[in-house]
Amino acid sequence: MPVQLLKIMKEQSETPLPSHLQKEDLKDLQEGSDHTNKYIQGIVVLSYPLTKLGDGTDFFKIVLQGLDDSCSRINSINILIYGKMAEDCAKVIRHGDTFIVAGYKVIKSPTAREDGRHGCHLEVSEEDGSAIYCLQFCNQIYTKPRTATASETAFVSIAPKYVYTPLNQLKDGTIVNLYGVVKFFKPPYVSKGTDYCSVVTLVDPSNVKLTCTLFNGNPDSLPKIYKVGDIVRFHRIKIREYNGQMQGITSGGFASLTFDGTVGAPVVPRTSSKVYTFMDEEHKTIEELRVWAASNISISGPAAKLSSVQPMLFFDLTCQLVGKAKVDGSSFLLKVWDGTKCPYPTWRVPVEAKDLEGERVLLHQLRNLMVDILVYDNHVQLAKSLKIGSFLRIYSIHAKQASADNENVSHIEFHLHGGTCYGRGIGVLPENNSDVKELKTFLESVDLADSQNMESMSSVELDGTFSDFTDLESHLQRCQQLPVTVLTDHQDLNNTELKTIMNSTAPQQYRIRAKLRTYKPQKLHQSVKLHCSKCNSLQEVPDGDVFDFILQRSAITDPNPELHNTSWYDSVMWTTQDQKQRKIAIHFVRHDEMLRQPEDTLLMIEGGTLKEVWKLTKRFKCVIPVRSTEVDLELLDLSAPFLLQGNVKYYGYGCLQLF
DNA sequence: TTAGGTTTCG
Repeated sequence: MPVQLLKIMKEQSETPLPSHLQKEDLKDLQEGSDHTNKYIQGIVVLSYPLTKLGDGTDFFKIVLQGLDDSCSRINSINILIYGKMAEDCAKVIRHGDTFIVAGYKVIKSPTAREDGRHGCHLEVSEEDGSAIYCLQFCNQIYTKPRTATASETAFVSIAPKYVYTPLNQLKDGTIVNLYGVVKFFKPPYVSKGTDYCSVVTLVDPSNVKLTCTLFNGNPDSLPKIYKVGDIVRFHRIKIREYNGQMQGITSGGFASLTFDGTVGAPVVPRTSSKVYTFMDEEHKTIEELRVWAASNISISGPAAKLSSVQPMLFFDLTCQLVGKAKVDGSSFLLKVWDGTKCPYPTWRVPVEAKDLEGERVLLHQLRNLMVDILVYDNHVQLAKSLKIGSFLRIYSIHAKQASADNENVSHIEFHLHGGTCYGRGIGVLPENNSDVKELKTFLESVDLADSQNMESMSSVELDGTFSDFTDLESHLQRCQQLPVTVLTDHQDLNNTELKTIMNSTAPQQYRIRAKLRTYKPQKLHQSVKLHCSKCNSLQEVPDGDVFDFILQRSAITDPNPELHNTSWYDSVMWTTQDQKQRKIAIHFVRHDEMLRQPEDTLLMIEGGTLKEVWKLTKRFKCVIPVRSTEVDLELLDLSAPFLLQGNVKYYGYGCLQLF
């Protein structure tokens, strides 16, 4: 039932319209101007019978007379209503009603000359997100309320009555309305097609996750999500199955509202929709989702202040843009500050002074608080368009530890790498955003004289504290010792006992909490296997003991002196002084018939132990373990490395069946 | 159409 009778008010003539709408006068109405958040009000003076267009669409036309100046010639206008709305309006609207419409298209009227009405007409439909409000005396309403008297007025909304589908009841091929809490998002970015794209993953109390891929030519029309935990309302999102899971995708008429997910924060929708319905019921839904999210979603993202940046990690930064500069075709520089000081020396990206945009005085004043962020590839286009002074949230900045060739001091570099993994991107925050308000207050409180005094402190850091790697290195070690009990993902899943999982059918998703008893591979090198491409068999990479055993087994055969000193290698052989009287031969391979320096020399060894082979790899470029046959030197068992170069071992595994 | 979450390697 799309028509809602919202309120019946005694002797009320004011219409309870959404507060963001502003009245537009007929005399100011023209094609091409911005009608977002505007409404037209008038009295219905004429209506035509409901008809069907050639394609079967319902069509209803009314004539509205403006209230502002009844003498004006252009004080009446044609309203063309299409589709379901036409049908609904035809049922409800009567002459003399006060009619309000928002979310309309303004089109040049082809009949203006004949009918003498406004030079434009309005087109209204559900697909365009239009809404109609109608104020009428109760005795005119086709469904007469039981308690109504002639002196009462009713406010009728001819907006669709929206039904919202829980995420666990979505079906392939449907177009639905839904609410969700943002669990993950990629801020709008330039896609490889013609549109901006934003990817949003939602969860709701049904504990089902939905990833939505949203496209629009105008990034402003995509949901204004600023952080995980925000709540969204999507209208007319298309559901499809992709890789065995439901997926949301924009369809014609897609519209969204976004709300701060904080319990107790004002319920103010963020949207660029021309008009939207948002009543008490929706208000309640937001409050309920906030409470659910507070105990079911982890919203502690990787947000950070520059003062708490951790080397080698990724973080989200809320900051103000102070300067920007082109660097090269694939990267662009942003100079930002958040009022705090990064405790490590940070890099400065060299740019030509003429390429640097920003207020020179401010750039100079903030030089000790500002950091350089280099953004790459797909982020360059958006970065170029940013306005100096705007407030940004830059998602997933990489705090990279590095040191330049000519310095022994380690510093931190900030990169926004290419791609959109992990929501990497740049979002512009509006001035009324609560985090921006807080940041502004903080920035105003920063004493720039103090920060300029930090110049001396900065050089102390460069010359002293961080002059060797010790402090930074030990800090890095601490960073790497993150406790394994921190689980930032899959908070929407409850823990399930292992025995329940063992008794369930696959595939399903679970989250477990369990004690680790054993794990494989026990050693890191076991995660790599030797593979025989002929028979596809796999074998462990031999560890030192196995290699030693292979060497010992090959040493049973003594080196064959007939194979020594050929045209391409010089040989030496000796016998060990121990009881085993082991014979060792080393063949130094010539290069251009010359022997080279040890560090450039390739040698082959027969009869050596593991320890001896290791020693030789330290001194010589390459070592090849071999053994003698009657006619030639040959490689050992191919599961052993055939070539050792420093710490690198080369394997040429072929399975034993080949021998 | 585009992307379809799961960090670059500059």
